[in-house]
Amino acid sequence: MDSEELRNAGLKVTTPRLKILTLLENSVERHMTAETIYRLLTEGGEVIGLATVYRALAQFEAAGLITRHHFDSGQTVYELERGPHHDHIVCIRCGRVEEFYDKVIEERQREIAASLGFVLSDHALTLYGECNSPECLARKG
Amino acid sequence: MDSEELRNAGLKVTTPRLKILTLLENSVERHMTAETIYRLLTEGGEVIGLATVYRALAQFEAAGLITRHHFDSGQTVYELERGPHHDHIVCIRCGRVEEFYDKVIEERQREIAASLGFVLSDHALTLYGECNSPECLARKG
DNA sequence: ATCTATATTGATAGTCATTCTCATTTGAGA
DNA sequence: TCTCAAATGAGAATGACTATCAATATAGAT
Repeated sequence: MDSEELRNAGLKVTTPRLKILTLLENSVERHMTAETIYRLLTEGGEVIGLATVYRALAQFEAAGLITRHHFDSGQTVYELERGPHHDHIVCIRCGRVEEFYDKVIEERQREIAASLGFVLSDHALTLYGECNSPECLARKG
Repeated sequence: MDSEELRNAGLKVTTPRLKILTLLENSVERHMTAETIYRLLTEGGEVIGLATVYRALAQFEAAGLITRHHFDSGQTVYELERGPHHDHIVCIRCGRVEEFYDKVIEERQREIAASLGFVLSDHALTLYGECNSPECLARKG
């Protein structure tokens, strides 16, 4: 149950938070902007404020329930934290996002940070390219 | 001469563009925001518009003279393109930016993209951590 | 189940970075 | 030097996000 997740995260269980969390869990699209979440909810007949969406997402992130990414093409996107860490590859033509995990890269990052005297706390790796999927090719011939 | 660079890039040689390019080449800090560039120039007695700075930076980037980065902590930073490709590690406490290049990571990225059916065109890798330099420690003890 | 203190919400105004508009100026070739 | 498209600067406009604040809802005590 979603209420459990919120409680475990130390957050009060409220209607808007449940709506957002449920949406994130049931959406096919795993990477959404705050605006998209707001739009999907209101279009679905729910009443919620945009400010509430931003606030909830910030709290979810602080609680480790979701992760935020800054892809080059614009807004911040949020993603439900499930499963192990991974990075992203984004299609610059159709916007499709795929995930990947690479042990070698993860390891090298730690080594590089250490060799430069840094204590690594996080990293952001995003690849950009063209996926050339059927939908992608259709989009811009 | 900077005029050469602009001409070679296919850009008309204008006073504001020269000011910006010269500043980028002579600054110790290699990573600057548009706002910083604008401030440094006007504080130096130059007359230039903020919109012009943004426009020039966009053109420089399109011409390959500079590179833009979106670090997690806020604004877009621009960096003069000189020397070979590299990625960044940013101190989350004092903001210091170091550069690094890792052949292994570069290679793995190409392989990963290919294995997912993407034609890789670019990537953004930024590590975040604490550098614990003397200035860094002084900042927040 | 009810009450209370406090956290949360929604509407809206505000902020900040960036882009657009447009009248004026400037650079490069004729 | 002249001409004219391209570039500039000032300020308005946009878009994403945050702060404010009165009204409301939640968690725990009663």
